[in-house]
Amino acid sequence: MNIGDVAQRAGVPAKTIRYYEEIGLVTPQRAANGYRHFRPIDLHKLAFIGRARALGFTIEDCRTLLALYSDDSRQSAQVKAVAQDHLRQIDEKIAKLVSMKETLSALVQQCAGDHRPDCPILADLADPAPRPFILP
Amino acid sequence: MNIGDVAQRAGVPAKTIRYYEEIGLVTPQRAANGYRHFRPIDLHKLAFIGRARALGFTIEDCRTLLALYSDDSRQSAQVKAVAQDHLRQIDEKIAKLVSMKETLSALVQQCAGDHRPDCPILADLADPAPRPFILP
DNA sequence: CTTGACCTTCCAGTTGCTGGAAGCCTTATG
DNA sequence: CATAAGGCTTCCAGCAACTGGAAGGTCAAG
Repeated sequence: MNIGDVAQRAGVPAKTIRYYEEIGLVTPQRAANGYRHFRPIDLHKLAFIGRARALGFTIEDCRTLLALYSDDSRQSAQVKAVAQDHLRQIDEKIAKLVSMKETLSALVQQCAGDHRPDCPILADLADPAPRPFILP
Repeated sequence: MNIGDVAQRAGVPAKTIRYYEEIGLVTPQRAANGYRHFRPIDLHKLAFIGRARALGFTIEDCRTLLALYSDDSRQSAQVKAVAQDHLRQIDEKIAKLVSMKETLSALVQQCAGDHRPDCPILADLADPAPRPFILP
């Protein structure tokens, strides 16, 4: 298979696949004409990476996961550790975003959004109101 | 004030302030010795930027917000529009992360996390189970 | 006078692609 | 058989928003 086919089937852009080869994530063979030649196993690997990326794993995580996948002597605890670590980072990101959202939507609600210049959003950025005290 | 002071008071790293100058976000004066000289207004601006960044606004958003802030003929609707747009993007990010989190935590729960190699996380990445049908 | 804390500039690297240019290769059509 | 369209190749540049580090000037204290 050529790169276009694989891209379509794995759901990963051709450009991205070339990049993955560049960083050594995949190593397709080459045809006589210089085209990359992908075997089914390469397609499988790319689909694996695509799904891992869709779950937010970093490229380095993907490398680790692929290594574990092809390691017969792996322990599922190793995989779980990677996933749990990632899960923790997702939670952190969500918490941060939710906190932003709360602050921002409170400000947006207070803003008249009309033709007048007075704006609590700008006022808060310029000189923030003390945040309500939140117990830990 | 020198950059160290401003950095401390505005809560923005000195390195970042230099970067902000480079991209024209702030324009401190210069002392005879070549040191950047920050006036109170510069500090205020940096604190403004710092808070906007903490709310997740992009640098370009910051530029826009600063322009609106110093525009007497602004309409609060303009500010509100920027904020609402940003809020929408935050919501999108949260939704994406929550979706990842759901999938991933389901997998993590199914993983024994012991010394054996069998792992539903890897199994799913290699060959995903059909996702449960979710009504819109 | 020296030491140490600041400050300066410049360069490079981060993450994960993405776009574009210039130029082969292949296949279908006139 | 010529050509045009589409696919493939490489290489270079750029995005966002910093961050780290090297090499060197400046300043205040002891």
